[in-house]
Amino acid sequence: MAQALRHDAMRAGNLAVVLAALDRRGPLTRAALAETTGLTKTTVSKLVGDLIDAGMAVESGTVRDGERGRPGVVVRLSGHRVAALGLEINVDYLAACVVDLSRTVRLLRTQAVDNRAASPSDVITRLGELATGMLADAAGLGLSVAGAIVALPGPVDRSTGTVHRAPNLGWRDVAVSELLALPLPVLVDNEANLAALGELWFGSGATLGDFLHVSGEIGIGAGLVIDGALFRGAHGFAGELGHVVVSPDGPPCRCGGTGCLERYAGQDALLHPGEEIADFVARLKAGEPSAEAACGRAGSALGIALTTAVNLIDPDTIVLGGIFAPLFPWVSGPAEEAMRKRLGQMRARVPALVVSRVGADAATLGAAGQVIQRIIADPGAFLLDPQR
Amino acid sequence: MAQALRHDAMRAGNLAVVLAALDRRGPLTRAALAETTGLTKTTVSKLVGDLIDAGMAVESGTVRDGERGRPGVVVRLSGHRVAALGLEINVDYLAACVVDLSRTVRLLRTQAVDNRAASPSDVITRLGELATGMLADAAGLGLSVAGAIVALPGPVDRSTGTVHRAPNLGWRDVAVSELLALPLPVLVDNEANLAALGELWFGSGATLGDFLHVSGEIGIGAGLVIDGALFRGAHGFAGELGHVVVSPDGPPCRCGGTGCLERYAGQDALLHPGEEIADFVARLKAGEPSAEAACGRAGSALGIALTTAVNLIDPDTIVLGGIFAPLFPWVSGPAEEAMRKRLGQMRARVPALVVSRVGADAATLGAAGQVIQRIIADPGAFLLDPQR
DNA sequence: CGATTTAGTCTATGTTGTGGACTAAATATC
DNA sequence: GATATTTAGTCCACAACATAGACTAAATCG
Repeated sequence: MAQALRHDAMRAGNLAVVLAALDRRGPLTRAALAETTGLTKTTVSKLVGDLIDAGMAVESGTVRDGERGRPGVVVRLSGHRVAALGLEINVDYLAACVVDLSRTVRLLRTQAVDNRAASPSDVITRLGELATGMLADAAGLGLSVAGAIVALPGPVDRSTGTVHRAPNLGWRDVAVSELLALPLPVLVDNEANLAALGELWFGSGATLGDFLHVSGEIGIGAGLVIDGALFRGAHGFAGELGHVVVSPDGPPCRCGGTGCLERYAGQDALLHPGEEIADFVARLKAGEPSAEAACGRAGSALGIALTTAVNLIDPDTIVLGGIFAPLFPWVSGPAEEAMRKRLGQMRARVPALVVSRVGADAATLGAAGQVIQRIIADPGAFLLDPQR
Repeated sequence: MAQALRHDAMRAGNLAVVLAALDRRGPLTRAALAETTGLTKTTVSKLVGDLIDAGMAVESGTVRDGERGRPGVVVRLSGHRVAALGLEINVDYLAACVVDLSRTVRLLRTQAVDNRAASPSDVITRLGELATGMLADAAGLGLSVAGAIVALPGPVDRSTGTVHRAPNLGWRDVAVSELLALPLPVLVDNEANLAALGELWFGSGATLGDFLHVSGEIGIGAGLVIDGALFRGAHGFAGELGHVVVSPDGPPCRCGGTGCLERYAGQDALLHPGEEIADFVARLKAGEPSAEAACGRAGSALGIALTTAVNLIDPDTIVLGGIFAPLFPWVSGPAEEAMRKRLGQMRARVPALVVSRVGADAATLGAAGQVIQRIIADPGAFLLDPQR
């Protein structure tokens, strides 16, 4: 049920409207803000004043609208004060980044570690050290970090900050937020979801609209962005593309089912045991038939799974990330063909397959971006508590 | 982007908050409304006064909260003035219903006609006559009908009121809203979507939360309700369960693909040509092996498709409607087994399969219910234009 | 019958956005 | 170069709305 609207909610809402306009429509004068938001110039001036006081917006330069008339003062999001911390725990690395309010990446650090060999608490301690270092550096830049989100490779309970299972790490029910114990609010989220958001804000998302982002690693996850927000399903477990049934009589999968996409297009199905993706790409570039055949099979299977995804959730575009980004030239053709064959007659337009532009840091960046998104959606909460 | 909040928006929003509380939390006193909404008693009294003046709420009876104290006057949604018209065009019938603001079905009329034999304009003219009769009867009951939605068996463009394709009717790009030309706002929507909403408001939806509603007919559609609202995807074509790939090497489907669910569990795959569902059920009840085998195959295929749907969109419950409602006893077992086998290891809880409680009128009722939903979500718009 | 409890209304008040007048700063025109 | 015109932004009186708390109303308990 919608919340009751009181005067403070009205003000907070309008603050968010102005900030969102600055975020999406780029730098604007007060007059242009009044025009796009529908508020009066008076109100916009007051709100912009508050945002500038809070360090969330700055004046910078002037422009004229028409041929003559007084030039307007350009107002833009300020990246000088407010920032967010993005963290990621994955199988073979830890990552952290600091992103400012204007979604500029200010700091980014990756640490190669084999996290399967360490206990959850050791891994989290190490991530805590990485995060603490980032916070110190951010403070040195004059940034005040409002919050953090940790990207985790498995289904999470966002309300408790716990990861249910992370099969590739061998984790079960680890209370990440709690164990991390940083001096700011820490949330958790699923890696595939955050990678989709990373693509939205740091990749080609701005020109994309609604899209499905496939983040293939050992498992294959997907994040669906509709109207600038993640679709999470009833329990937050939506987007398990890896276990979509490609062939009901196919080989058994570790999930208990048979013929899941993962068995055809997961990392383990493509690469030799222990092989790096770069080596596999090298084999492909050398034209090795067995590697090409594996990609063809993976692409077709992916096409079938994506056909099903399109029928069920109707994305506008499909972005291939994770290992599918370097493999795009070999995988996209068969996938697209399978989709066109199955969808061409029913739909005027088959969703385009495009390659991710963010790469390996998608989830880390998406995590920080999501914190920024929350601030922009409710700047009032931040204004009232400028402490953190 | 969120809308700018002005004083009138604040009032309209709070009106909606109060009305929604009356709709969901049942009849309440003004004091209880103030408690649940977070508004003050003064504000609630004013808003309730407006709603009563508009004929959207009524006082009825008194209750005491504790052991003593002045009894409160119970306020409830009024079904006496505001109502909505739901319409449906399907292959072999037309249907219309009038539902009042309290979501009580006041009128319901079905007309058996073979719409495949008639031209779109003839069908729509006939529906117009049915609707006009309903409007007259509604007026006789003192009801003022705020708007209508037409349920159509195919993908629609809701902004133009057009149905793109309705394969089973043989229609292409028919401007239904325009041709219908009723003296009230007419929108269109997809039958499967509206059937899901029908289940939400007129079936077991109240106890259900988030669910996927499967409406099997000749084609198989699905509507996903999350947080009380439909998930539509980027272009409004989400929920095409019928063309989810069950077996990539299966028999060809009219969509151009192969091994779609529709080929295993669609009406044409189960019933003899020309057979009625009732006759098929009779054969099942008589224990005819070929009928039972067909249901087994259909159930397994449905289970595979639903497994995929659960992996991608994560519903809490799955409601089987359309032809699957009468076939539930024969279909649900195999479907549930297939789902449990494939999902059991990954999820703590496999979504429950339940039978639809609404039946054939789900889409028609859902159409009217959706109009009511729009009124409750924005009563201000209705108050300003109490004419219609 | 008075004390207590709960419901609902009334009134003065505070917060917020509005509309139009006003000031500011530029170019165009004569 | 003076004046008109145009656009940006601020100021101020005002209107809309919700609020807080006093007040009235209507019930039960002792």
